[in-house]
Amino acid sequence: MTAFGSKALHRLPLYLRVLRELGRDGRSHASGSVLAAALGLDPIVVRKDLARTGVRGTPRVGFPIAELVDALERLTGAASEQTAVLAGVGRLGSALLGYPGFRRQGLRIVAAFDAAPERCNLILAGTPVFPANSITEKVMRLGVPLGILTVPAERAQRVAEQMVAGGIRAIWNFTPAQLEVPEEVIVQREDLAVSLAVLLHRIQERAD
Amino acid sequence: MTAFGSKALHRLPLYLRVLRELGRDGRSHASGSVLAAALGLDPIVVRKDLARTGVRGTPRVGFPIAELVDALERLTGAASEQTAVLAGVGRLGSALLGYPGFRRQGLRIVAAFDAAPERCNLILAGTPVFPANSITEKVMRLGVPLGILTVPAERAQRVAEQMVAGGIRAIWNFTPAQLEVPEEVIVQREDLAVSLAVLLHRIQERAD
DNA sequence: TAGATTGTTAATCGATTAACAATC
DNA sequence: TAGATTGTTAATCGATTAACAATC
Repeated sequence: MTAFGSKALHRLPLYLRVLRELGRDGRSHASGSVLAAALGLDPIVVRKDLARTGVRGTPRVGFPIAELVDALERLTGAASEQTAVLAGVGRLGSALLGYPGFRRQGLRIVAAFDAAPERCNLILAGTPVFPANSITEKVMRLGVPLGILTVPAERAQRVAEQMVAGGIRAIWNFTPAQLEVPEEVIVQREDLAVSLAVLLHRIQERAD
Repeated sequence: MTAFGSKALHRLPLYLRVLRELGRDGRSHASGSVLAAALGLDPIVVRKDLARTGVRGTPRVGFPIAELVDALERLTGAASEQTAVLAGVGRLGSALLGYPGFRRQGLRIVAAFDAAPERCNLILAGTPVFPANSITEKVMRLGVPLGILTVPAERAQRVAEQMVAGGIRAIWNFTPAQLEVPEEVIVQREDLAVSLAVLLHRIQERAD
């Protein structure tokens, strides 16, 4: 039950997805090599990751799927329901509101916000949209730990501050803005320009 | 001019953004520590990364911004125009079509595709939408190297195969599907469920 | 028993961090 | 000259890979 490194942590949700599938097929156990093959990973890596979940496998049989799924759901946060708010109901924001994967991951977006009056008081994908100036109050009253930021870059810092003022504990930042928040607030960037740069670099490299 | 590791590669676009800003402010040189402070990074890391671009700095002065920008644009692929097609014009797909950051990164989405007839023959954010069955032919004729995949998960594999048949060299996969493609095709996942899992894990960890 | 798979220990590799010399 | 910043070399750390023993 050691801490997982960043790379290992990224693999856990992948194991979870494959294991759930295998479980639905009625299988009770899965070996590390089966998982590795399904995900195109090195079997040794998989075994090491699985070992660190604390679940014990049995030789010749593999790991108990149900136990692994439990452990992985705990480790990836999918076990406990979590709530979030989303600020900025533009194209990306509404795409995220309608994304079914969040629910499966145990996330419920309980409120959205937008600066444009014509977007407020709507209900998008089941989530009510409120005016931007009510962020702090709503975050505080609902005790929401996570804020999703899909506003224009130039508004990002101000909206982040409103969330922080409401007591938010983590911000998922989809804007290119560099946020300045108190140290105890977790910020995770999801910067498509960065991902694209990495991808273009890989294409270039391959071309040589 | 050594190869960059995965983590270093993710930092390059961040340097590029800050350096462009400093350049717009009229400054000609920037020190590693200024960059580090702006991005909340360790100065040693920044200096090491910058050194590997091949650009030489001068003590007491810093690095020449223009040269660094050039080098970083080359390394991140922002220097050369690149084209792409996008399959699946749902919420996420149209959000990506309208994302201005891609242009800045040198990417032009020249065609989009969708299975729904009512979405075809539209022009979204300047990009024409064609029927899904024309993917292979269009990719081949336009010689497009990059395919962006924003279709439903259950269609992902088939659409990927259509792109591969057209000679695509890289696929940016926004679906949770595990794609099986020839080895020479680069696949980059952009899986929000994975990112969310990582974030929830970090929140849990911090709570202890 | 034989064979496959787990679990563990050691070796390798790469990245990060630290220390210090070089230089404008 | 003095001081700040780059550049380089060494030390540390962590993750990956390999080898092998344990076990069902």
